[in-house]
Amino acid sequence: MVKKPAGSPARIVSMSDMRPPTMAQIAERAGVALSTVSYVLSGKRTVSPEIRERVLAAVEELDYRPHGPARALASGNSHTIALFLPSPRWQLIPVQQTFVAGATQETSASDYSLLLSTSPADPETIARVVELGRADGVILMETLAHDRRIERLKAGGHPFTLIGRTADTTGISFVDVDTGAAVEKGLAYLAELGHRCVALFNFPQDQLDAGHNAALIARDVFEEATGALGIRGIHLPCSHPAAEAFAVATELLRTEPDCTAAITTGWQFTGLLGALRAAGRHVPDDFSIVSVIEAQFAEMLTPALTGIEWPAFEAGRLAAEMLIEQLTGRAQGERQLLIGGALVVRESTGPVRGRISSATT
Amino acid sequence: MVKKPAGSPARIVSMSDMRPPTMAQIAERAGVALSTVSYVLSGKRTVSPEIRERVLAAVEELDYRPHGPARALASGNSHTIALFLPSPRWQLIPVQQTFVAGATQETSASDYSLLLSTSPADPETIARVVELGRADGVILMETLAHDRRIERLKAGGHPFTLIGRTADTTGISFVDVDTGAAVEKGLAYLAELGHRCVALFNFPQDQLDAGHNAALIARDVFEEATGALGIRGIHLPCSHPAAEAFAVATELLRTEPDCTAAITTGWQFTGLLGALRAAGRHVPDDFSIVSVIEAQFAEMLTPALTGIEWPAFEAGRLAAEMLIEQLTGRAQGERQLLIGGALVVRESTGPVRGRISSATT
DNA sequence: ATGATCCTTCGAAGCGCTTCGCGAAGCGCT
DNA sequence: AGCGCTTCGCGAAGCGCTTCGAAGGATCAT
Repeated sequence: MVKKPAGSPARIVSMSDMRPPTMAQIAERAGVALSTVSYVLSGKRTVSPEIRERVLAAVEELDYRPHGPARALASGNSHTIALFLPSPRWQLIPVQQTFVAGATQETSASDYSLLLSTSPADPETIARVVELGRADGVILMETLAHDRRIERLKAGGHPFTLIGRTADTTGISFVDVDTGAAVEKGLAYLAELGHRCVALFNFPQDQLDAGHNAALIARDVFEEATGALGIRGIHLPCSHPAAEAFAVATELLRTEPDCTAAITTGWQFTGLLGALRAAGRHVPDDFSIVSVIEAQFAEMLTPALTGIEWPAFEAGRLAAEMLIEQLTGRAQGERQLLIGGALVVRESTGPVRGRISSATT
Repeated sequence: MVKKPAGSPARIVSMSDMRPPTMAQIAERAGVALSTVSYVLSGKRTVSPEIRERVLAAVEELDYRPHGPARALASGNSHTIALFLPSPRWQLIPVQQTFVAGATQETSASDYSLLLSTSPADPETIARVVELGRADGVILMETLAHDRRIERLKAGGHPFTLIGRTADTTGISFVDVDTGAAVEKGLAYLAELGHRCVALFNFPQDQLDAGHNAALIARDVFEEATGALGIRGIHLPCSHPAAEAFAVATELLRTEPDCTAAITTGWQFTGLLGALRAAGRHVPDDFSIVSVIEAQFAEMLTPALTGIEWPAFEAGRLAAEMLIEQLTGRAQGERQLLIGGALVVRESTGPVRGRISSATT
């Protein structure tokens, strides 16, 4: 496919065969050996200033760029990092898309490439991406408390960073929001406003079952903190799409009329807002909502959501940065980052009134 | 970096050197020549059933997977497509992130890889990605009416698809929403509701200046259609972030009190909604809004936005699908898709009342 | 002077895969 | 039996780059 037999008819497509210069051409033009060019470019051996100049001049004139796959084959590193996205249904969660944006930005800025795949649950397949030379390291999302993918990557000696974190983070680099502290903070705030019964719209049940660590932490901290604050906590695993959240929320409002506030770990607030409206309950007068959400979206809504900041773009950017630092050897040891988590009060929370005032009226 | 000198001390990292099997190992195990294995795997020459079975068995037993870069180097195709995202500020536009999600899904499903980069404006750099073997084809976004990147790709004979489209689409494959028809449809609907003065929050001025085709089409169709319908049209280039849209909208409400409706080409509605609220104007009673937007977000807002459907996930998916079809030779000639564009009436539009009723009262 | 030492540069051997062309069989036909 | 024909596996030559070992000079100390 590469070589065009001499004398074959010229292709219709015009300059398709204008192939970019190779190192051999640079070498020839500069009048040096192929390997010398390589050493000038990589800096792995010293080259005399004079020759160095000649080579660089040739590189400049021919506008030479190294051939990616060839370099990867010979050297064993692809100058590429892989990012595995959650399975197809992820299209529903904007925050995960924003990670990608951040990671892309940082990757391009560092002169690396970003390879994107939907995530095979299979640890072997993920490790193979590195072992087969497609990437030098990987970024994983939807981290489980005990994640087999991570064990496999460690066993293979492959660099990686996480968005999220495992239960035991020894020697692991990750960037995450401190979900536990965030839930605690949100609850304390709601309790202070006078709420005595709060629901947690947590990640869906299948993620809890799978061991999704953020979900587990949210649940455990929620149960502990409600206990400590002496308020009633209702734990509701619930997926993000509005339809399911609407159903779950409607049921909640029906069976728990005294519940006056909710914390959502993700986009369940869309369904919740719908259910509240349908039930004639006003936010924040009759019901308060705290969400883990990006500021951008929180501010867009009416009412603007009180939220626990989750800077997804920055998270993606940092994950890529940390991984690249590992790859280039610039960073030794692990680097663990907890970002965001600040509680920003907007319009969706307020003092309890709901049941009380309507009962009083 | 690849070879470990014999006798060097074992590395601490446990099984880092357990390298995956190569084709040579398959050949040896199956007792055939290297090239035979290659032909079995690629199917480019017929191999007798018996040998074929032996090879496949060896592949199975050793769990062989081809080495990406090696294959790319030898064959000239990387089995990868590249997607160029708009410059860094793109983090603000969810719709573009959703493209990526769609493209990723389709790419993975078709056993291709997706390479993501922030977009260098430079056509040469983009073409180089293909010429240097990093990708077999590219997907471009933010298409200009006269796009030098496309001319360069065509000249090089490189496959590509667009999200968006150029002025002259001869021989070009793309997926886009029919912005013109959409704006026309939205205007006609607003006119029917009785609005006599409508603003268009178009893409920002710099994109118009750059020749961003969607922006040009929106502007031209808007001016033509307002003329045809006999209504007043106010064309407002405006970027997406809430702050700018808020300022532009506030100015509009102040200077054009008779303007009772607006169409937005993107997320300018966030600032617009804020400005309306600040001015004490109610949607839809005092002001109607039609937005080009994904259903998911339109439904999230209060009031839910009447919108022109822009199925971004599907657009990204289709762009990838079309490109891969080109690459595998399954599709000949161009394929041009206009998707979405349906007007979905939700809660942000209604008959004119605003000025009239307040004047009457 | 002269061997030891250093500094530069070169040649060649791969990395794992694709693909071309050849030759050895196997086939039907005259 | 002899002919051309097809069928099918093999060997070898790359793809463009990295990297090792060694050759050739220049430099130094003796």
